[in-house]
Amino acid sequence: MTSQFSPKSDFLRTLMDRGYIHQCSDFEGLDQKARSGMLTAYVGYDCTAPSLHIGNLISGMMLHWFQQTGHRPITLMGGGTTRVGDPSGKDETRKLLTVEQIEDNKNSIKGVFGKLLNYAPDGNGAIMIDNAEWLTKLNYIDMLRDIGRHFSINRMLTMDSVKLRLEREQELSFIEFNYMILQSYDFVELARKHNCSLQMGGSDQWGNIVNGVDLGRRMGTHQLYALTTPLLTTASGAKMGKTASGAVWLNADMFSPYDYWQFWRNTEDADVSRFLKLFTLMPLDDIARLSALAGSEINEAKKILATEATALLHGREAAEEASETARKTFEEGMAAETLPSFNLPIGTGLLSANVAVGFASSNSNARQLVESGAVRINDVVITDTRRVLTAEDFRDGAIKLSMGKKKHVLIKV
RNA sequence: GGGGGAAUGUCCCGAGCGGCAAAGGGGGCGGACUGUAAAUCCGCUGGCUACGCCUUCGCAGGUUCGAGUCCUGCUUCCCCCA
Repeated sequence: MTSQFSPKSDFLRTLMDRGYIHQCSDFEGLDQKARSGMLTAYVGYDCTAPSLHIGNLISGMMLHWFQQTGHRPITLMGGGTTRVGDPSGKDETRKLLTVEQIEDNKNSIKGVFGKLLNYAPDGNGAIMIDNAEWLTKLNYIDMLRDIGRHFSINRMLTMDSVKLRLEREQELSFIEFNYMILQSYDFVELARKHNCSLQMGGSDQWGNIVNGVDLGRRMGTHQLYALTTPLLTTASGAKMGKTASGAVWLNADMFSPYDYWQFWRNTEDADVSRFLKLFTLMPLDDIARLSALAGSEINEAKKILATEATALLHGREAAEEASETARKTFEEGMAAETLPSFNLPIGTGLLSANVAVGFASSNSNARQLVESGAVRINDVVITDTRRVLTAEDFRDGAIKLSMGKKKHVLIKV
């Protein structure tokens, strides 16, 4: 869709080459503006969970490249908008979070941006802002008169986020209906206060972002631009980021660096090249070389993808450690010291041990898995559901407990 | 305000003559084959102190030896009329 356009600015060229671009409100205009000096752009982040997940990582990476190419990124925390709730892409009204929960989430989320962006106080240092700053101060009547009059209900009803709910005959409450108005206003506010002229986000945010561009024009700001990334899916078409145990979180305490490394290691062949461009900082030449690997050799590229992506988020050291742990575990078949470990007393039943380390959701579930030959103690398949962990099972002070081929933990006393 | 429909396994969709732990998908997990990939095939997918026991079909009662299934009331959602 953008094949005709070849950008001249470093910013857009980088983004396009690396596959970040889905839609833009005005390629030529934005390209020109990006060449004429330092731009300011923002991405908004909901505070609905205590951590962002990999779905949010693409836009974070866009901000990273934005800053690398000489511009100033703003990370906008949705402390205000989360109190309202974005209906985009959701089938049902989500429970409203309390203000305290939102604050907690916000503080818990903030940390990851330090890994992607430089918040130095001068030059093109990134800025973090919370839209609660201005949204909570809006007065209803004033808001209706100043902002609300620029919105046409007719048009709002045609927006995907609204239309889908109506077509499916699912409830869309008035509060959610207002979400896009608030997000639009954020853009205007940032344009005025911080000279921001670009909002980026996932393709599901296109409607909300374009509304902001529109509102800016009506309220007399400088020209605003919208830029979105493609939705993150695997080559097989599945939405990415969900595993059995939940989402792939970016916070280390919710999804360990080792698991994160494994997540990338298990990428489908067809996705390797794309993900290297999107989720690592490797030069495109190197990526091209790795992408040329075929057959089982592409596993080398996957390891690099895993290590680089993990290093970006959790640091080089944690990434190397995860890589080494995986190498020992999978290639040498030994129990690496650094596998996730749990403390359980000798005499613990095999079934409850599996539940305790998170391999199974219940004893019944554990029983079924054991019976199907999925569970191993020190690499020996155990099918006896009455098996108990004994002192003889310990090798160098730990038991290696495995579930399937990929999940391994150490049990210590 | 009147009339008609709907709610099923706490991931989702969805069957269900009064004997039902409840068909069938999707998803997920496990096994086989591989390369920690994809595709394909097979198994599992309510809980437990487990050849048995317990708790499930919007909620609360009732009929019955026995109710997801029949009756009554309630809640929520949808459609039509006003």
